[in-house]
Amino acid sequence: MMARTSEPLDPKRPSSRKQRGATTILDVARRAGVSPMTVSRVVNGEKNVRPATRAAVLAAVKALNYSPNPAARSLAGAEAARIGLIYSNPSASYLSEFLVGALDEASRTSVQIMLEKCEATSAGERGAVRKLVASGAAGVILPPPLCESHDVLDELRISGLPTVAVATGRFGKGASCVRINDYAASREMTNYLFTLGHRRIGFIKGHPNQTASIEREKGFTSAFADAGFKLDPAMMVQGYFSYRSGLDAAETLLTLKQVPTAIFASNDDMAAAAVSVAHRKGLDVPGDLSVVGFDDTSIATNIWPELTTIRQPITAMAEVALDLVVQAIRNHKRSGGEAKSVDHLVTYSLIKRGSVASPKGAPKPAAE
Amino acid sequence: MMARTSEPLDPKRPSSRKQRGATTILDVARRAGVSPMTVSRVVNGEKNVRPATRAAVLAAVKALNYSPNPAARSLAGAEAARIGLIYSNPSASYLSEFLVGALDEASRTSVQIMLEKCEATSAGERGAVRKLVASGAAGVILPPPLCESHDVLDELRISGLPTVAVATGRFGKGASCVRINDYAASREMTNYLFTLGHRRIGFIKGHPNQTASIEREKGFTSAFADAGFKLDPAMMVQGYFSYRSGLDAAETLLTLKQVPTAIFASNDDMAAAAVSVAHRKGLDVPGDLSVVGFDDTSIATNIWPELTTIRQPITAMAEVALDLVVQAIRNHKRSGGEAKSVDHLVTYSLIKRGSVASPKGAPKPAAE
DNA sequence: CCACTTACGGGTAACGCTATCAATGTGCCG
DNA sequence: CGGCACATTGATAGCGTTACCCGTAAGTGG
Repeated sequence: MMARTSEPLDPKRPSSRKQRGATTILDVARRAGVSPMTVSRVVNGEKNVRPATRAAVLAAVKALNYSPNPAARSLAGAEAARIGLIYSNPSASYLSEFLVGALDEASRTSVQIMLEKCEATSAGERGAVRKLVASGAAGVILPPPLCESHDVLDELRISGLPTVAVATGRFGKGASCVRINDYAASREMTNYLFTLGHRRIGFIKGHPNQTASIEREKGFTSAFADAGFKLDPAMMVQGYFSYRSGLDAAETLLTLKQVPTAIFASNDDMAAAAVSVAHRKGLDVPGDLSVVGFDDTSIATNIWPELTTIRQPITAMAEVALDLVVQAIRNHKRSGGEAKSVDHLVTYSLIKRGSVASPKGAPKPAAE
Repeated sequence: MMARTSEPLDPKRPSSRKQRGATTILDVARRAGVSPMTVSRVVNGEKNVRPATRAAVLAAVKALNYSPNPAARSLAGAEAARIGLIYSNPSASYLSEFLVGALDEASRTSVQIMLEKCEATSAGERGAVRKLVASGAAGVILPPPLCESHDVLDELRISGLPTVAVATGRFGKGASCVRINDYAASREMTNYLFTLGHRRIGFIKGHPNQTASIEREKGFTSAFADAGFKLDPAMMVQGYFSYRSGLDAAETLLTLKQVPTAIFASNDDMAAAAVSVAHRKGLDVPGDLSVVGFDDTSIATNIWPELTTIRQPITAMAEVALDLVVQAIRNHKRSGGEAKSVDHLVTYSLIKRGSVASPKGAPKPAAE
């Protein structure tokens, strides 16, 4: 082989890379006559720095108009800020709004979101969590219905990742959550139907193992109890949040000897199914039957008549959730200790649309 | 002074800093049997990499679920690409799938996505683009229906940003696009109805100023022409892609003296409306009337019977779109010259579900 | 005045990636 | 068949910051 000088040029010449004009921590350090480390300490508000030194550094910072490079900072280990988002049911409208919120907040706080879809099996759910952990997630947010999954929550607890569940009723369990007050919303809807004169109201329950279902049912029954109206047990039928289950439930309700004047479904899909069944039976909505839903998903406005329903501010909830995880991650890192989970309630709203009217032959609704 | 070993321990042991589980470019490189540099090249879509090598790297990336650390990337000098995503119509299911695709690809290539919702007015659309430009977007992707908007496209041309439109039929205009072949898909669907024995097929057109509408209509009529069947002009009615417009259109079709045996709606919402009208008129679907849609949005499976329809791989299309913008941005930067726009076709599929059957009294469908 | 803790500040090595350039391999021309 | 252009890949050196580990100076008790 011939002579080779694999000497990497003159090591003194630092002029290899491009020059970005930004002032660095090194510039500040030189000007203040200290080491970069000390500057870092001052900038980050750590304590063990003599006031005089601190002042000198601060002066230099100001003079040079220095501001730390966030990329370098996060690279150096300050905060990783990659958070995972697991979803299972591509429940279209919900997921979309949720993503919009999460993304928006993510770009604002410059955290990276990692999406992970998972099958609704135990193995699938646990696998998704592990995959996220392996990818370096520092926290996780869970939209429904995963936020109710034992497998997911359990696996997350094992991994010790800060977790925020959205729209679950189940609070505690080591995860924070962001939700509306399903119970109160359901009561309010029921009372609204009361004020219109409805007394025979059919209720289609949600999936029995989701907490929100239970809350919504409780709100409904307690409204009856508090108003002193009698609630016929035959008016409560089981549903599972799917359109299909809504068809069956509505069929049951509308073939009773004494049919209801209104149907309150635990979500919009089932409410839409109820409208469809009513139409097939020749009933006018809302003339012969009022129908209300819950969630204000897109189907609520994609059918006719449009559904009166409860709106959850999904986008805002996702933003809050993301915010909470980021905070949790920060605490987790500094203190290392157990993060205490929080329960964040956001406000819902009752959206009045065309699927509701006073029952036929009823007295004019009482003024509110 | 006493003995001091300021030797930094065993230099082989890299175990000093914290362990973030994240997989790094080094892991990928090792697994693929190449250098980190090559991985970087592949991930960033540079050209001078042999296809075999590229494939190996891609496989490793997938296997390890690798996603680049944006902090490190931007620190190393490549400024993080920020790309804008403007949407107007929160058409739930579509947007959701679209976002999933875009986000997924975004985390893979570690570009930042900036969401921007806009009103459907000229000012709103132009404002959204300007806002994105002001925020430092380096490129834009447009889901429908914005990809058809003159205002948006015009404003983008002015700003000179690389743009990729998804699911538009309008190609050229300085923007690249990703789409399916609406014309061919529509023909295929029509021919499918032919094979089942349908000859009297009602067609509900889409919004007249969207290119996809026109393509779909052309596919329908040309299938008739090629098969040599006569197409009754009364069978073609105007719709506007909304559920509401579908109700009116279906009403028109089903009150003709000679009703169709099948209805082909230009999208699922209108097809769902047709099913609803049929039910209200006491017609069985698919016994008395077959109904097919287009797009395979969530409503297709949220009604009963579920709709036979054309599925667009929305998620994949979003991924491709993002990829194209990123490449365009890179070219834009390197060459500075005009990026030539590309027309990327992806494959659709005909999804057969329960809303279709042979017409009553028709001969058994010909074997395919 | 000595042993011993504590406050302060510095040196060094990553963090994960890409720019740059050197070192191969490949093909074509004279 | 030398050699030169070009395609492909690897090695090295940072990007700006903080974590970790040690010195040194200053305070403390006996």
